[in-house]
Amino acid sequence: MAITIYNSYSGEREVFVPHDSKRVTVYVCGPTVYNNAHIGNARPAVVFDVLVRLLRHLYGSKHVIYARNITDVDDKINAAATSEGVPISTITERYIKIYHRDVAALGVLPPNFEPRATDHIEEMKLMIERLISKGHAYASGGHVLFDVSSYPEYGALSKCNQDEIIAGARVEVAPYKKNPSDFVLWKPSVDGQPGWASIWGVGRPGWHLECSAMIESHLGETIDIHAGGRDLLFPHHENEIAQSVCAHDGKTFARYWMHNGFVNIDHEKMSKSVGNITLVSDLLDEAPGEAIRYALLSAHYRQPLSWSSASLSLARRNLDRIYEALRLLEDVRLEASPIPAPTVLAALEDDLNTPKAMAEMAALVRLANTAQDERARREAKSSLIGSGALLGILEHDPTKWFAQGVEVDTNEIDELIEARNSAREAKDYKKADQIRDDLNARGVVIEDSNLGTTWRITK
RNA sequence: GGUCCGGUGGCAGAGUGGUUAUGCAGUGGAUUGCAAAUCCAUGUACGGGGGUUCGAUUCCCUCCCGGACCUCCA
Repeated sequence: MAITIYNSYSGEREVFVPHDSKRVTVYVCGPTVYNNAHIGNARPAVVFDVLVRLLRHLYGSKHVIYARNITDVDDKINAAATSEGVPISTITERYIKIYHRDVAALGVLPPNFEPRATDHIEEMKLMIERLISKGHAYASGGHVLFDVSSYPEYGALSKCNQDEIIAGARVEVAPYKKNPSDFVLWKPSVDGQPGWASIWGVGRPGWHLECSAMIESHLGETIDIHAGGRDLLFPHHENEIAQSVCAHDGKTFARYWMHNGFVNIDHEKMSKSVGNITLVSDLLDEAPGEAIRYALLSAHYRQPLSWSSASLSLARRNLDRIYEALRLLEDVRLEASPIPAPTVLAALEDDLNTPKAMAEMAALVRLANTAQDERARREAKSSLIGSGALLGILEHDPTKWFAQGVEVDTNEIDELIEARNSAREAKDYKKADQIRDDLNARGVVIEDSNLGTTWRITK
């Protein structure tokens, strides 16, 4: 079975065939590090983490090369640095750390490469020179601009022809441009703005250039999958295509384009003006990272995701149910490494249909909870854990999962449960129920089963 | 104005030209000392109007509603 991907470039679902199955290349546009990571930053990280997990499963982890960049030079970063009176590296280092911490808490595996713009200034300058020499770029007033008229295919990704783009332009055209659609490859740095020496003067790269340059140097001239947020489709990705294709004499830049939808907060766009920016770090105080991840995966990646406290608690509940099934299988020992269920695998292969995968997980849970013999129970456990690994969930021990989050003395709970069970044996139900009610009041729920009494935290 | 994407049962959210999505919540039952958990059962859902079709939530047209992007800002 092969993966099907909705390719934003063609606007159609396509069967994914890597250029070289021994070297599958994926690039995802990562964060611009000028503030805290919010839930909208987390979505592509999580979604494409699932993609990479799936690719590694199918092609072998050695054969998948995944790069996710960090934009560490940018005017927003400059503004933050200026207002704090510190060098930009102070800002970027701070927020890179936070991003790494937050995204790791969501079970996102580190990419093979995490290139930073400031480490690739030379590569970018070389690319500019190549574009100029091939007649695709020109220097003007300290700027270097990409000449859009030299690339007739411009607009193919965003499905906009140049006339339409110009007609809709709402920003004044800079005087140094030949054509309104031309975009900056290099811009001058003045008044202490961070800059690098170049033959065009001290300056810094245009935003789009870094991805083209870093993809070229880490992954090659043509990559298999290029992904990122939907907002990046135009102009960022459109411009990347123009730069890379022209620098490489018409060679295809990315063979498949994937774009994830936005996260809305309570059905409203997340924005500073509304004041509903939801930070990952705040959510981590409310719920385990895995629950946040589950919530992010509960809608299809191309659809808008409505985030709310209800969606998060629902995610947690659903995850609890799966962990409950795992806990009931705690006595089952797996002899081989876990294998994903074909149903879950098929769902993910179908354009990363994570909600369908979740539904299949629910079916596995029922299977696990009704399994009679040892073999069925072993298979159920293997499927659950193997499938969970593709989704990046179920990475905790069930008992620990249910104990996390609330300050409780586990020894005390065990003692109370023992006392309750003694009372039950003595048929002193009044006392037994009293103990249970007390624990309930503290957020500890008691569950009796054939395997004994277990407990979990509720919130 | 241009381009694109959506509108599914109380909520979340898949999918399909004719057969149960799934989960949560609700209801009934089993189990349990009682619970919890689990299991079983259960709901005239597919924005409005046309059309194509033996048959459309699923294809086409149209209308209404919502959202995204439309450049130097990343």
